[in-house]
Amino acid sequence: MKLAEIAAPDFDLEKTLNSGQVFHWEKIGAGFVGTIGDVPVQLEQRGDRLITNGRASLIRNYFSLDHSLAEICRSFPSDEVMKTARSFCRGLRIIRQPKWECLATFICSSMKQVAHIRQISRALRVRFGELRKIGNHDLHSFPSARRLTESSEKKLRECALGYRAKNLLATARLVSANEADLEAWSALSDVDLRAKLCALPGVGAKVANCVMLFAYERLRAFPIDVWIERVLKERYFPRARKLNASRLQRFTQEYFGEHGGYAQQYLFHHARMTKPRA
DNA sequence: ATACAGGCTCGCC
DNA sequence: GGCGAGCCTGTA
Repeated sequence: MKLAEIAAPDFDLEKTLNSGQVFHWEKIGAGFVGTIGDVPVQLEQRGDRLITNGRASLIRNYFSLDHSLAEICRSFPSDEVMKTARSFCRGLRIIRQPKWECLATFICSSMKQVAHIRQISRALRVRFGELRKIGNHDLHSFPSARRLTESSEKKLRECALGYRAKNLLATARLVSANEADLEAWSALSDVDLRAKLCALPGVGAKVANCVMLFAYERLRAFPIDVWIERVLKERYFPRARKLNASRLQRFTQEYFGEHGGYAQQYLFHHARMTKPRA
């Protein structure tokens, strides 16, 4: 296999892959293997270079190596919480995931810990995806929406999806029938895109914001999960009485600004890494 | 063991 | 139009 080097300054591969935005990369030796779309890829970071079998353009695009982290970080509010998270997360990038794969994975993520989301993602890939070898290592692409429509709720439940199986199947049908045209939705405004996503079975505000951020490059989108909610309440509203979801959401949009999604990811990753659950 | 997870939906008020 | 309960299942 032919390997090449790609310059990747201001990038931390491991942080990026372990920050809860993507769930299928496996650590092998000093590097990682996984698929980008249908392409099997191996990656190893050495300083500010990536050693990979993948095409440079594919890798650069997937990992958003064109994002200017310096500029993004400059746009963050300069409070203490944010500063700490920012220095902790140096090199962490929001990646550009395939839309269907991202949407399907986050439909499966509700009420699940990261370890379990990884397990579900893997079960779906192994059972319904296509085999892609890298060396002697088996990888599996994420199954297309059409492929899942040929499945059944029962088979999906065998992948440990529980009640999420019905939602995933229903959304797969809409996408497969082109009633939900994920690619065409790229042209929509944030507000319209969010509305379209939220109309899909199994998609609410949190999942919609994740998909907007991780697959549509809407860097303003600010998903609020239990971790982030805890951080916001403890650090920004220590004495608030009633603080409902919509008020909190409104605050994040105004306060964190045009790269709020990055700010969210940094706050989230920092919180998870420094305060593992007892 | 048993509470609880990176939520969504529906029924209730 | 806000609030609470139920939903599946593995993990800590």
